[in-house]
Amino acid sequence: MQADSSTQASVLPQGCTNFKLRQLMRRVANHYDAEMAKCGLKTTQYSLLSHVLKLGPIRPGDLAAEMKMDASTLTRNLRPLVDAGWVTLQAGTDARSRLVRITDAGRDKRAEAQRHWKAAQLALNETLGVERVLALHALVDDSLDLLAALPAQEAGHDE
Amino acid sequence: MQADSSTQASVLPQGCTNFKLRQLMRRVANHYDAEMAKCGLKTTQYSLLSHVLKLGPIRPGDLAAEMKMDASTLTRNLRPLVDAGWVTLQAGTDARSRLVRITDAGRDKRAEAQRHWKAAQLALNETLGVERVLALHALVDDSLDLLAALPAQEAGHDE
DNA sequence: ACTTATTAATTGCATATGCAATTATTGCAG
DNA sequence: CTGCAATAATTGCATATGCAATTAATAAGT
Repeated sequence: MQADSSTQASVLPQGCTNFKLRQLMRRVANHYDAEMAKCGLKTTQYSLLSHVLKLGPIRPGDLAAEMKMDASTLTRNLRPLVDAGWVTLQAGTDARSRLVRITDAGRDKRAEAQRHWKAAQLALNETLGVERVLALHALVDDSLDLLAALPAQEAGHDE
Repeated sequence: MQADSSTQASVLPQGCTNFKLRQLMRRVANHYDAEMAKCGLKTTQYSLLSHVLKLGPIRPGDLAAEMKMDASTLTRNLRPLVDAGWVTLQAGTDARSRLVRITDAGRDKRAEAQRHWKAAQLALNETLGVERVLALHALVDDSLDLLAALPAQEAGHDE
């Protein structure tokens, strides 16, 4: 059923979606990071390591696309993991490409970190309630799908 | 191989809430930033400027608390705005305190930026659908409230 | 083959983020 | 008054983020 215009007008979103998401992201990141710090990893690094494990060996550009982040961000985020010996950057088929691959030490570290991640996730489920977390995941996933449909949001300046 | 993925596995959250939120935050920030760039502001700067307008004159620490960010982050994020002449940092009642205040130029800039913000917000409402945006806002607000209830997430888990 | 366009990764620049340590100041106890 | 704790803001350090420009190499076009 469609909401009529009068109903819709009284329920327009208040506040900035971007700001709200940023606030929640900060709080949630703090929550995870407090737990992950016990094994010396940022949660972002755990995510990256996990994706390399799951998708690797993979080219940096493809990994960035999978994780929906800029390629230059990925390049830099990989550095600490490479320095720690958890992943390697080897030559790809192509002389301009590379292949990101997890090392044995990386697998071990990831397994250790996964326990902390799980503790953080379960604590979050507890705090927010499983249903709220499920609803949030669904909304985030749906929103990402809808935003992906846009080619390049505002790109269109020809002069 | 799938021993028993039955029972309640289907209603447990899959994936990492932190990673999902981060992905969405990036995409949404890109969307707003593409529009805000037309007036030379990052969306984060618009949020900050808006909060200074609404809450100022205010002490940096109090502003950071209101915006739920670290005080040191606030200090640094203010710098570009101060340099641009949109806000001032004046002495507070206390010699160790300061007061953040918006300038006339800041008001003008904020008014200009608000138009771009609104365009971005409306475009997002359109892309995601107003109901989805409303649901997302409600979920974010509720989650923030629940997370605020925790004094210091992992600070005392030896109960 | 030579030129040009395209692709892949990276670097330069600016900002965002937070913890730990620091500086400066105020408040309090002795 | 003196010394110590508490408070407010900031700086040091490390990471996260993306756009624009750059470097390098391959592909495409003539």
